[in-house]
Parts: sequence; C-alpha cells; structure tokens
Amino acid sequence: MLKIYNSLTRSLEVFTPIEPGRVRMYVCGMTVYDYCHLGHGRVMVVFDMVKRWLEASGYRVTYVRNITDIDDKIIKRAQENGESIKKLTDRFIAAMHEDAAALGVLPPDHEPRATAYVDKMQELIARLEKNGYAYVAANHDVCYAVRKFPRYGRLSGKSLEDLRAGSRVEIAEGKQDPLDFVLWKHAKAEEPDEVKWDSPWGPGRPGWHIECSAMSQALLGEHFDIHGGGQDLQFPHHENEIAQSEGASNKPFVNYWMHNGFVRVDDEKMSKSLGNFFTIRDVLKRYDAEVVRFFILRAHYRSPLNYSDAHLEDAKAALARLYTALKGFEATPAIDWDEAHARRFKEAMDDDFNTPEAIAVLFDLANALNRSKDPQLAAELQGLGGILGLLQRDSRQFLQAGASLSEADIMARIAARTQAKKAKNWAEADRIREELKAAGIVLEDTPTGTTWRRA
RNA sequence: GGCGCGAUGGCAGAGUGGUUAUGCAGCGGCCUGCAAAGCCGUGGACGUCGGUUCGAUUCCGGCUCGCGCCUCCA
Repeated sequence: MLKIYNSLTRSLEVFTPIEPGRVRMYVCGMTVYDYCHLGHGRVMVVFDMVKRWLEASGYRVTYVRNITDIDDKIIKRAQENGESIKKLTDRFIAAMHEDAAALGVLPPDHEPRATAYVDKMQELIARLEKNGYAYVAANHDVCYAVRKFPRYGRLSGKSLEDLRAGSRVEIAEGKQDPLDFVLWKHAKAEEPDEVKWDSPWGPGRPGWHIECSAMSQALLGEHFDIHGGGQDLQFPHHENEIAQSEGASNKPFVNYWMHNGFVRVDDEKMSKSLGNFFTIRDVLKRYDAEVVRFFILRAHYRSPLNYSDAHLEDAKAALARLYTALKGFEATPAIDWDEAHARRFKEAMDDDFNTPEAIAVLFDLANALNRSKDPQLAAELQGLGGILGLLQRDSRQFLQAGASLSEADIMARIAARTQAKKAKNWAEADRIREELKAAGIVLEDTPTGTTWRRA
C-alpha cells in the first residue's frame, strides 16, 4: 500500500487514485533559456523514479512534464543572443533531452510547450473573469484577485495577512492587492512580435502560472492525482495554480502535491540567481551519468542533497560494489516479489518512495549474492535496480568505462604479467600491476584469470 | 519580522520508544606469491536543556545552530 507525503496536508497519506488503476501526474518542468543544472536533474530523476514505481506497482500512468518556452528571461536571453525565441528554446530543449536521457530519465508521456497552449490559457482566463477572479488592471495586465479565493495560502501554509506583512515594498502597478498576480501580460512596444498573441484583452502573452493550469487541464483534466515540482515552486507558483484551476473549474484540482528538496552547494541552494550551479553536462564530463543518478536517488527526495566531488566519489565507489557483485552474471532481470529482499524493497518504496532504504536493500542483496553466487539473486538485484533506473548495464562495461588505456593495450600487459607470474618473477608481475595502477587500471586475479577495472 | 523544514558515528544517509541500517573511509582476520575484489569480525552516533515513560536518539516543550519560502527560480 503506497503512502505519499502530501505537501497540501503536510502528512503521509495512503495513495488512492481518482480512477482505479490509473494515475495522472503533472510535474513542472524547465524554463528553457539555458542548460539544465543538477537541481533540474534532480526533479527529472525523482519524478522519473516516481513514475517507474507507480508503474511497477501496476498503475497505468499518464505523466506530463511541461516546458516553459515563453517568459521574461527567455525574451531577454534571446535578445542578448540576437536569436529568435524559437531558435533559443529549441536549442535548449534539445540539450535538456540529451541531459535527461543520459540520466536515465524516460521521456514523459506528454511534454507540452507553453506556446502551443496559449488558446487554452485564454479560455481559462476568460472563465476566471466570468467567475469574478480576474480583472484588468490599470496597466492593462489581467490579474488574479487573490482575496476572492478563500483557500489562497493553503498549500504554502501562508495567510494573506502573513504574506502582506512579509512582502517587500513592491510597486504593484495597478494591482488591487500587492499579492495579485498576472494572468495575461499586456504587450509592450519594445517586445518582439514573436511574443505577442491576440486576445480579448488585447495583444500580449500569458503569465507564468496560468501556463501550468492550462496545460495540466488540457492533458489530464480538471482534477488529477499528483502534481510535483521543486520545493521552491510551492509558493507562489503552485499556490497560484490551485487558485486558477479551482477558480475556473469550481472543482478540486490536485489530490497529492509532491515537492522535492533542493540540491545544495556548501549548504546553500543551487540556483541560477546565486550562480553556484553545476550544469548536468559539466558534471557528466567528470562523472558517469549512472553515478549521478545513483547519487540523487541515494538521498530521500524530500531531503536536501549536498553536491560535492567527495560525495560523487563516494557514490561511484558504492555503485561499483553493486556492479561488482553482478560481475559474471548475464541473467535476465527477474523479480520474485515474495522473496525477502524484494518485499523489503517494496515496503521501502511504498513508504513515500524511500529510495535510500530501497538502495540499502540492494546492498544487502549484493552481499547475499556475493556469498551464494545464486543467479536468481543476481536477476533480482538487476530487476530491482531497474525499477530505480540503475544496474541495467553489463557490469564489465560499467566497471571499465572511462579507462585511460585501450582494451588491447591492457590485455597485452596482463598477458605479459601472466607470463611473469608463471615464471614466478614477482617483481616483474608487480611492476606491471603498479604501472597499470598508475594509469588508473586495477588488476584482479581470479581463479579463472586476471580481470581489470578502472579505479 | 512571518511561516516551514532540519540537527544521527570521520563522511554520506535511513530508521526506530527497549534489540544490526546501508555505503564510503578505519582496524583485525580469511583468501592471495603479494595485492585487488569478496567474505567474516570490529570500533565509533543520535545538537542542547527540561518533560512524559519502567525505559527516549525516537514522543512533547524551551533553547541554540543550519537551511528554505515570503521576489524570478526545480
């Protein structure tokens, strides 16, 4: 029985889908004006894991992760680069897909681009206007009247009074309330035609928050099961989504809200604005993508995750232990859910996707496999790993990837060393081994011959 | 200032009202020509002060410290 920590109620709840056997899930994706950093990587990996576990549990899942391809920063960046919005966003969407694929993130079922749903956004705004939640401000922007929505603040645990007290002095041109947010931004003369759409409120473009309300509704309906995203989106983005979607439909919007924790650098949130971010592609130049995925999944999705070389090295060594246990087994992944390890794995995953505990089970399984050499355990280790998107490679491939010398070169030296060993010329044998070690190649003598792996 | 989250052994990171997390690193042993890998064993922990309890790292409260949101942000 799956339990999910619901940000809306701040408690662990039994998961019950709206439609039996079926899960509809929406996750806020990226604004594509730059390369994804590791924080974005975490969102993608975490909700990929969630989707995989839901499917492994027998649900049919429809997973939507949107792309924000129209926004202030995109416009600004395109102008700086002297390229069109379309060209810029296409470029970074392609890069995002490369990064996601490298991290073993399966493509979502739908990946809507905001610009393709502008008509849906306008429909939604029109309904909000009709229901009395939207108004045209003095500067011609269409705004959402926050005070009209009684449940505003429920998700973020903030009252309007608290928010007002804490809000920095903000020049809210024409807004009825400083906390009101923009649904439709009136076009400005200096903006390129590419970012102007005709609308009942004049030419302009959608506000950020309405995008997700429109896309989720278009693809998943007015009421769906799970909505996810980074913790920083809880307020105001997700709060605003609720206000918009429920204000328009008069129905509950989402049953379970999930928020993943931040990636940190030196105990500070990794973010564009702080400038302390590492892009996924930079990290992948130095670490195997599966090591990065393992590193992300080794922490609980709601906990902060500190990024550092030492932690990546640690993850690399740990993952190598798992692959080492698998060495020599070419089993087809197969899970016997009645087997003790598999049951523990399931229990962990059902407990709010406790991947650290699930991975601990994998290590116990590796230990049992090392002792017994039972191919069934190898099949299970690979099977359970597969649910997390791990351990699907040939173990030799993992253990040898990134070697500084060619296979033939290494094999030649191993042959030379084997000769030396036969002649009991230990000095020469050790010299060759040391030489390879200096090149990052570790030799291991086994009863059936010498094997190698990269350090 | 308001709201929220967290504080676990050298590092990372789960979990539990009384009994082993797990991984990396360390130490001892087995194996090995010696190693490596693996196996066996082992030391070392629950921020602080109170409370509840037969018993708390685990529940409750104060404090301290850290982080986040309150502004675009995954």
